Amino acid sequence: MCMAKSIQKELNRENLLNQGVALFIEQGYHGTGLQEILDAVSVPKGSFYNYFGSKEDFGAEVIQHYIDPFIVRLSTHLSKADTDALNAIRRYFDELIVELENNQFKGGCLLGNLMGEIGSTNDVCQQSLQSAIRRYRDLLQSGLAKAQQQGTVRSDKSSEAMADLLINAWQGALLRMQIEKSSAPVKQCCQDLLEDYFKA
Amino acid sequence: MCMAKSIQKELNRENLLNQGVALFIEQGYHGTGLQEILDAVSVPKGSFYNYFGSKEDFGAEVIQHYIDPFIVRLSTHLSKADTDALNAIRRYFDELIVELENNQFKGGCLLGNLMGEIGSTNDVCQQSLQSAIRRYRDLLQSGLAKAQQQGTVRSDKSSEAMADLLINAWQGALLRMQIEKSSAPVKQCCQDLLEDYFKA
DNA sequence: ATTAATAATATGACCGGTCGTTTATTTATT
DNA sequence: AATAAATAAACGACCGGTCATATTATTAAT
Repeated sequence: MCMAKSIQKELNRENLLNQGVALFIEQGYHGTGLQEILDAVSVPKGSFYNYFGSKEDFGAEVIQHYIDPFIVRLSTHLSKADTDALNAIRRYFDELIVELENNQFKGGCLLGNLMGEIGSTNDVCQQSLQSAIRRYRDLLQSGLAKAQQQGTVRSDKSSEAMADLLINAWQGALLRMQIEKSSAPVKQCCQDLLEDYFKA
Repeated sequence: MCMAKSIQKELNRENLLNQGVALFIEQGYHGTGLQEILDAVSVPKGSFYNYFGSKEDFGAEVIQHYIDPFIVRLSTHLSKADTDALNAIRRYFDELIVELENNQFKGGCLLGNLMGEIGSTNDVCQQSLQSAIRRYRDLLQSGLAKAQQQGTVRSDKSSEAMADLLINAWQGALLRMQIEKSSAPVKQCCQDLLEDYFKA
């Protein structure tokens, strides 16, 4: 039984994190109660603290759990041999836009939403947000640097500055998308930067 | 006495809105209780609903109350006769950056924070955010159009698209500012767009 | 001008519900 | 039998919102 139990425990943890991602994105950190998360994955309330130290700690883990797949996906696109780096970045964002449309523009990006809601007040989550953003930004920057070497992206601007601008404009566009219930802002964002400003 | 009373009432309303702006910026919508706002301006709990229909309605008014001064300020800069429109926009954002630094990067922009937190879930506030953003965007767009006529900003891109990009990148940079506790992101944002991408 | 009756407003106590967290007890493992 | 893990119940605090009462303003009658 001990084997099956510890597998179940890991499964519960994973379910809690997944549900935390989904609910925090749509309803925010303070707008989502632990009860709601626990109910959704059928874990008793008293058990929560067997998995996580506090809601704060849980939030910090949810943030990392959220960004991981994005890093994997962008990384995968960049390491594909059949296209250049700029095209990989283009395709990555195009994929995201399709998913946002399928989601009917609800929620946007967990990092952006939480940076605004608790970025200034919750130290634990702030640290987690900082590291998540940095990991993501560094990867995007390396992709842009590769594109510079390939000659598809201008080289008179640093890849760091362009990565930051792309991330920031993308985040802002996601916010606009939520209140305008349209993918126009995110599409325009990619168009302006990837098809014009960054072009060599 | 009737005169003094109604003046006091307007004053209370104004104080509540001001305090709402301050607390919603720093702690978010769900992170701020009505009690906290009421205590700060010494208005009894029961009186809140003499001023506003609900927390939702209050939030929607806070949003408009927040953006108004920004519109006035940008408008003032743009109508100054001593400089061109691009310079007016530059100076406007430079002023904002100074204030953000004085605030030690806490809070950022109420519109950005609330779009992420409740933009998808609270219809009343979503409407208010939509109109606030539009008012602000239209003004910025008219400023950029003026700069195009003056020949300081490129004309092969529409002023609408540039206004959106500037607002979105600025919002994203404000989010980054909050977690990195630095004005570097917002400075870089203005530098990249106003001093390079938008240049004629 | 003063008073009495009426309407409007202001407010503190309180509502049911939910928050994140703790703890005493039960259940399972060694 | 001893130890560890899981959990239901309960904790105090706070949430947004309501309501009976108290206070104040307005009107009408004297």
